Amino acid sequence: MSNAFKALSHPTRREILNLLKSGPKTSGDLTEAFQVSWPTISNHLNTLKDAELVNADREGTSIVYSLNASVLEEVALGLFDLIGHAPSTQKRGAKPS
Amino acid sequence: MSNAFKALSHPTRREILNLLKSGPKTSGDLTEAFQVSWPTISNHLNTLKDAELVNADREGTSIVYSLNASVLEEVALGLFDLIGHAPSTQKRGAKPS
DNA sequence: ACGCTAATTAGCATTTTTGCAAATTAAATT
DNA sequence: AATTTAATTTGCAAAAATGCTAATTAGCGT
Repeated sequence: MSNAFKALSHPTRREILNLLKSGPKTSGDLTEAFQVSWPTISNHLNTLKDAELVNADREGTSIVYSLNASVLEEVALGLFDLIGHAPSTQKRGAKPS
Repeated sequence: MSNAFKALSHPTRREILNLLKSGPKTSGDLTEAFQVSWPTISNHLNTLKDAELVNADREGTSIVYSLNASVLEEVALGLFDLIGHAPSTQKRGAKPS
C-alpha cells in the first residue's frame, strides 16, 4: 500500500484509472487513449499493479486490467483519517460478516 | 490540486502531514522528528505548500505549518469517485447553507 | 513447428526529484 | 546597528522516474 501514492503521482496513471472506471481494459485499448508508446503504458500499468491499484487478469491472448477498489478505498480513507473525519467506518457495499 | 498526489508521493511528506494532524508546527519542530537536514524539511514543506496541502503562517520569528483540510478532502473524494461511491455528498461539519 | 497478435521486458538517454552544505533573509532583542 | 534565532534559498551532486526503440515472451490458430 505504501507506494500507492507514488503510483498515483503520474497524470497518465491517474488517467488510466479514470478510464478503467468504465470497465476493464487491455493495455492495447488504453494505449489508444494516449500519445505515448505501448511499452510506456505497459510500464505504467506495471507500476499500478505493483501498487495493487489495479488487477491484471489474462484472458486468452489478452491481459485485462481492472480497478482494485479495496486499495483505492484504503488510500482515500487514509486521507480522511488525516483530517480527522473518515466518512464512515462501515464500508459501503461490504458484505455483512 | 493536480500536484497534490505528487506532493503526497514522498514518505517524509506524508509523515509531516501525520505529525501536523496533532496540531500546527514549525519547520524546526518537524525537523527534530526526522533524520534529514533542516533545509530538506523546508523543501518538503514548500512542496506541500505549493500543493496547498498545508498552510504556512508567520508568527513573529516563526513560521507555523498546518494541514489544509479542504484540499486533502478534495483529493480523498476524488479517489472515492474513482470507485463510484463517494462517502457522502454533504461534508461532515459543514455549516448548512 | 510456424506465424500472428497481444503484450512485456531490456537497455539506454533524458528529465525530475531528492538532499546536502553554504549562503541568505527575516524578525526580534540588545 | 549588531546579534541571535528561525528558517529559506542557492548551487550542486546523486538517485529515481520517464519514455523511447529493439528484443523477447505468451497464447492461439493454422
